[in-house]
Amino acid sequence: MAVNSDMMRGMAEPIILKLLNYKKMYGYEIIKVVNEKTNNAFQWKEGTLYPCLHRLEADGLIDSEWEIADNGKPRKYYTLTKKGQAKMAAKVEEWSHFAQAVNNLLFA
Amino acid sequence: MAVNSDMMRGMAEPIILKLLNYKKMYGYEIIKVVNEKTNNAFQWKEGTLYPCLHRLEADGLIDSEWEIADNGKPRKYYTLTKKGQAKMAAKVEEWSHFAQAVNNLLFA
DNA sequence: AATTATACATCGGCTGTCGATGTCTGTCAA
DNA sequence: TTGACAGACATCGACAGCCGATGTATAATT
Repeated sequence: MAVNSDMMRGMAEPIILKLLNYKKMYGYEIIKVVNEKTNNAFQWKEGTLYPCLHRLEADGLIDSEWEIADNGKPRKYYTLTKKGQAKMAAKVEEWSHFAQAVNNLLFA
Repeated sequence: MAVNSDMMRGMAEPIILKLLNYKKMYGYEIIKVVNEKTNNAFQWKEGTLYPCLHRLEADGLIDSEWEIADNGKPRKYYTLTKKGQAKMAAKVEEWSHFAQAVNNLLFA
């Protein structure tokens, strides 16, 4: 049931921003949550996620801070910035328009 | 209201196949129809469409034939093959799964 | 002692889209 | 009649995000 990766293009950003809007999360956790919530329709890998997180941070859309978890592992937690919130809203809106357009074409 | 081109990735194929499922069309016509039907949320250009049509034909998903239109201009009309019909159905199904997954994440 | 899971990271290759550019023909206004 | 525009085809290089492979380190499990 894995979805063609071409369709994924550009979706990592809005999805990450949306998840971080609820609570702070660390990278490895985001991967697990996304794959789980989509029933593995999405199969995110580190090579996809980490570069994206770094881009978002460089753009000032998210902030990061290191924490030591109960299991002793260091985790880099990400939080949404004000700028990131605005971007998230815009991206979700953009998805709505996009999906609407595609549905019009595919189910006319 | 143009949608970010990243999201477009991989959507040209299913959309073209779907349109050709209704009737044969020529390239320039497809561009106009798609842009019109999406209210310019999609803004397809020749550089996007023609290579895609050539890929689809090379893969045996569509056939082509030249015709001279009333206005004297030669047009290359495309039709869906049997193989293309199956691919179209699969792609539409894939879009449904994909959109479902994204909606689960963005509107949870 | 070896394997697995957690958790971070980078990098090259792939591939679809975009913008620019090109060609040819018919139409229509100046 | 000349020029501009629209219709209609096409190609090509640049760009950028995703994937797979690879790497490091530690804790827990077998």
